[in-house]
Amino acid sequence: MSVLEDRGYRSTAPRRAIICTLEGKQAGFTVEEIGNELPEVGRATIFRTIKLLMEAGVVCRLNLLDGAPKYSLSSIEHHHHTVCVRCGNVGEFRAATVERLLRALADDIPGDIVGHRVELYVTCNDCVSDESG
Amino acid sequence: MSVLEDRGYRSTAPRRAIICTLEGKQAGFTVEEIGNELPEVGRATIFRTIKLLMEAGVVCRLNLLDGAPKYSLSSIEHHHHTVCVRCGNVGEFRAATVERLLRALADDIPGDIVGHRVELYVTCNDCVSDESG
DNA sequence: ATTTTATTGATACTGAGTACCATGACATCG
DNA sequence: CGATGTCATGGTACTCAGTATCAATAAAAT
Repeated sequence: MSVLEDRGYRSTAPRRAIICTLEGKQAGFTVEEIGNELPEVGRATIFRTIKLLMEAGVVCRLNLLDGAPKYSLSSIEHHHHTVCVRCGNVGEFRAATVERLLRALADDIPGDIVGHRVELYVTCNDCVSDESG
Repeated sequence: MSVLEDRGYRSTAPRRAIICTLEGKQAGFTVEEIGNELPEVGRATIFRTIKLLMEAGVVCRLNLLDGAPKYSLSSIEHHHHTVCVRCGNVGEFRAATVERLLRALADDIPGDIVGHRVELYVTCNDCVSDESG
């Protein structure tokens, strides 16, 4: 909640409401969802605030295979996502192995690696059970 | 060019034109680009054909950090992308290490991994020279 | 050649996100 | 505490990617 002050942004009612709503959310929420829960806040403001939070590194967008953009809180500092291809549920994971791998890869890639994104498409445990049950 | 027959789609003039144009393209083209080169083909048809080719595994979409969706020919069977954060140029690479890593990761991830996507954000050699030159 | 069926393209639409701009809220300085 | 400059709001109109619709048309099958 201190993101605003930390970055010199004004602490306004709409922004506080959005951040508060976000804090109670699972990874993989949509902007529409936030809008529904905060009808008193304008659509533009929600987008603006999400963008602001992305720049602050608090929220990240994930691009799914088939459109429908979702967002996730970056509670874990640097992380990657799993997306269930059946139910669309989004999870987070962190693996030092990934980072090590990328360092190893650097030699084979022309240019300087400045960032990366790893997304895993999975069938989550719930959906696996549904299938076999 | 045999994608169409292979999958039971009709071989039509617009589709052939699109595929032909695609074949002369670097990774990272946009739909708009194709449209400009083929003004006689309707916008909807270009999107439809690109979609069809994605389903056939011939084309893949890449989601850049900041919007502007691009596409790339899957000349290499399974591969990943590098995107230059300066000039936007897109490259492809393939690394067995990535695949091995993911197999190793499978134990730590709940559910079944059915696919993955790895994107590297780089400063490409051209842009590195510009910077230091 | 004729009929069936897939495809086209024009247009209208959706959904995510942004630009614009007058109104209103925040912080600051007195 | 009140005036003031600046930043934020939200409504609306817009852009941009992609899709739905549908009458007209081209490909394939007969």
